[in-house]
Amino acid sequence: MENAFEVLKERGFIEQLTHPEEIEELFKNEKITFYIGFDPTADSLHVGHFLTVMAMSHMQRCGHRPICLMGGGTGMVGDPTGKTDMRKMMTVETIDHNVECFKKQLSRFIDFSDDKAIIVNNADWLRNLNYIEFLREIGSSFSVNKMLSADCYKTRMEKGLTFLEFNYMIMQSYDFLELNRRYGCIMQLGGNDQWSNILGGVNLIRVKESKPAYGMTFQLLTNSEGKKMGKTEKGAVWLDPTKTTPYEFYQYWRNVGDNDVEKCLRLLTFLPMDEVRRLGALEGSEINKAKEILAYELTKIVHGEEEAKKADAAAKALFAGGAVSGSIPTTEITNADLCDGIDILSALVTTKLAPSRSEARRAVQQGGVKINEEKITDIEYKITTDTFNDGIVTIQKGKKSFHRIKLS
RNA sequence: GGUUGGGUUCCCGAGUGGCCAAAGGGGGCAGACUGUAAAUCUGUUGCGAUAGCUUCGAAGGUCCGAAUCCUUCCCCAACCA
Repeated sequence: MENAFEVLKERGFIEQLTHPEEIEELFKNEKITFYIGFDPTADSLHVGHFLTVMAMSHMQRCGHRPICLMGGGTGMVGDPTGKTDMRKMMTVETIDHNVECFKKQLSRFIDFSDDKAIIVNNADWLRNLNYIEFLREIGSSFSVNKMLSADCYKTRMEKGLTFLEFNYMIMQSYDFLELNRRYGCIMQLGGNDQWSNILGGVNLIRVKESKPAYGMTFQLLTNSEGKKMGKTEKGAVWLDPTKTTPYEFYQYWRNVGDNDVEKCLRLLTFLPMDEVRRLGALEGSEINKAKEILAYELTKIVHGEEEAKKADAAAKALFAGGAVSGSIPTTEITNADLCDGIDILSALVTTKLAPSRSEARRAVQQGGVKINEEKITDIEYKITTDTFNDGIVTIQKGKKSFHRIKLS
């Protein structure tokens, strides 16, 4: 079995280690229990989470035992790291709902059978903490002076930080201690933005238990310009197919910048490194092949082989100008809806290609809309029965957004 | 609790009675060029078919007319306590 440390290192996951030599030694000799925390801030995981899930999966494949920690308790507080504003407080119901969604998604990527991985919720120990006891046992081990100098609070020192959020670091540190006591968890992994929070936990265990504990952080998924990836104008790229369709998901990766292809292949797929390097070295328009593979592989991991094939086929058909097939978004309408025809602006809005009639009009007037491959610049244009070919009309806005209307 | 400075459209930020749906930048969208890339250039960017309607923390008020003036309230930051 491969050495997880080597795998993660070669694929470029690792950013910081609390104890480099000790950790390297540890991975050579032992199978460990480690954890990654997920705060349930939404009802689906997104690409940022996925990166850490991949790391977790690599670790598991190498024989280590992951703990997925659901932040049902920490979510009540909210991590201020990297946030410029305090985030909205979530209700308990929302948090618990989100935790359930996370659990379902995680089981796609992590093998929970036979205790090979466990999933726990820190609500179990955080929500009923006794304030005074907690302060005396845990609070006494933290220095406010030190905490204030932590990087994660820096932006908030200018913009304001509530006491609620200030406690987040302590909550997370306490989680690690709790997991150490309950499950013998000795390492915490996380995105690099979690560094200070992780350090807090490592130190706490070392102080309270006089036992070794380690932390490791991963590179954040940023593009070559240093901006976070996995974000679109509509928000995050979600793993939930109803929030980001497999086709959209595929397209996101098909369109990554040239300079980011190799990084994405390394971090987000299981392709062997030889292959990754070969694909990453492609130049000019050749690199499109690498992007196709990236999009396909990643969609396959997240949505399954069938969806990946559909998305792939749809993309090729649309962009090669061939027959329309596959899984591009489709809206069904009935003959009755059609009766006098649908004007083009309504069509753009109902298919969500445009958010409002005003924007739809602009798009048409600027020559950005095609119906059945034909450019339409008349905002009065109507889709009628004659527009349909075999019961289907394809609307295109811009170069990359397609939608079909199907007559049923 | 006190003092000071603030809350403007997706974000940053100008605007201190009419010329303001609100400068400028970022971002977004569309077009050209391309490789479904990047960079660049052009157009566009509250809703609405026009009329018009809604927007400048909230609610009231003054005025022919308010993002701009007044009152109350809410929120934020810095300093003081």
